[in-house]
Amino acid sequence: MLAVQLNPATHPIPAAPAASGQQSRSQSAAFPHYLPSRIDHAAPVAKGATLLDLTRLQSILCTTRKVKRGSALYRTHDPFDSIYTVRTGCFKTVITHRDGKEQVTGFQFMGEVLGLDGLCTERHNCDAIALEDSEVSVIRFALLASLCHQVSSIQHHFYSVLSGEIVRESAHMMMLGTMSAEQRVAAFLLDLSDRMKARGYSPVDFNLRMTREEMGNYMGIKLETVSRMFSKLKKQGLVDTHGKQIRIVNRLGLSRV
Amino acid sequence: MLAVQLNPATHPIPAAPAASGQQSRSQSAAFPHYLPSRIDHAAPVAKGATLLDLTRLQSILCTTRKVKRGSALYRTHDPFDSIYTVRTGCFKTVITHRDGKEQVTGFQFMGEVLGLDGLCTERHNCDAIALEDSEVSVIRFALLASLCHQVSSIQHHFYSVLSGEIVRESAHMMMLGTMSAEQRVAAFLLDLSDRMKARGYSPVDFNLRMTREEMGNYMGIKLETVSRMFSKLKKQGLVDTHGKQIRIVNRLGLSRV
DNA sequence: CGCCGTTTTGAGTCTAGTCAAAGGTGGTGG
DNA sequence: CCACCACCTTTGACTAGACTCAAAACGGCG
Repeated sequence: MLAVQLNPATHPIPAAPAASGQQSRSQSAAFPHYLPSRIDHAAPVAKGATLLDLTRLQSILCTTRKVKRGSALYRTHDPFDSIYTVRTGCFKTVITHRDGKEQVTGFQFMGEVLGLDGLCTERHNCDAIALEDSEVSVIRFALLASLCHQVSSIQHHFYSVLSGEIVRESAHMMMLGTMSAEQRVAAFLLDLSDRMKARGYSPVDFNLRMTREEMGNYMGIKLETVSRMFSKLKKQGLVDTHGKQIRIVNRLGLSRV
Repeated sequence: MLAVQLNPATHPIPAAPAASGQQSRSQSAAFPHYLPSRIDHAAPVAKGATLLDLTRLQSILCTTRKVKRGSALYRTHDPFDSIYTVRTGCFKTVITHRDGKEQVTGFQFMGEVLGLDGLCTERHNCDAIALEDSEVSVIRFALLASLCHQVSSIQHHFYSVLSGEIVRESAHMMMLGTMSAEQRVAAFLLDLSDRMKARGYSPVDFNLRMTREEMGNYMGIKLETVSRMFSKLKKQGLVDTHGKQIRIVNRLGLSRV
């Protein structure tokens, strides 16, 4: 399989989770295999990439950056010059209204992309905050753009990543616009489960990295309501929760809430 | 100013609204001037485009398509091969959940882009429905992609359009996630007003092309609530409404709701 | 062990939803 | 050109679901 292997000495690859094997579907050579895109149904765009192309890719992924829990990878209005993929840890993206109200627009886990919001104004349009001590690959946009120009498979993959972000946000709007609190929480857990599975973790047992308040903000409900809905789903035997530890007991039932 | 002039005989340009003059800010040569992008703060990316480049652009914009009120420009799962810009009329985009619930994710007016959701899966991810008899420019994606490859200013503009869509959806999530019904309606009207202004129409007087139900669905509230909030804003002297006819009486007051 | 931030649960309130009915509007066909 | 019909909009009365405020329980960390 075509996959970029960075030098493990200078770029230690995060320990692969035990249960692996099903994570090759969503990958292309446009991004390293341990940084899968969240677009699981992405078209196979990497067919044309050659080893030479991939060598170039390494050169733009050469820097990493650590971000401490609670601090920002970037903030609204920061000049845009790079996008990022999460290597370890996880992030939330938050936009802030004039009046101070905040909206969590997404959570990003290992392999997911951050910073695409900055492309259109040359400045970032949200804050990206680490939910735990994290590390990202820094991809300078100018370099990525020139690589895209040279390698059409990477170009297409990048279009795909941008479009995928649009589609994902649409799904989030569906949640915010049409679902009851119980449905939102169920849909949220199922989405997390899918994403855990996509990166080789158990889709049944996982633990949350965000607080009830952050989840609630993301889902457009209050933290107390999140807690109540967890209790309700527990009572119905659909999930099992222990604080931030989640076990999905009845996946089908959850999807029917 | 650099602007593509299609042959008016074969490509009649929609009658320009009376009040014009302030709409050049958001334009670049990447799209014709009468098809302004919705990214008002777009960086000036067209500097490098030459007349020769622009001739190529004409060639990909050569087809138009008419869509009757109520019918679809494309539907979910249709194969993706083109994006569209609205020449006349307007559209809504709708995503449909398994259980049949629908969410209006946006309204598109003259000059705005449709179809970017299809890039990531090679199939469209929403329905685009004409709210009135409309006409679009059809831009075959393969051609646009090759043009982007040849002209870096167009490439950058296209990135910008994609990213702008992401940012716009974030703002919509903010509305859905954090605002009261009254605030949603006020924000909706202000957004429409800005967009009317950006295409040279009066930002104060305009008429809506969508029903209360479509507005409500977009804003995540019920049609009766939309109506009540219109009445409330009217009573406060902030707007004046007559069915679909809207007049913004106190813009500042509206923005403070 | 004790503290602080987080989570859970309860009671009461309020916003927006639901159901229902009347009033408008615009489009079509006679 | 007018009348009718279908659809859209407004308003009211009542209800339900989520929010607010409050307090207690839990959990992790120094």
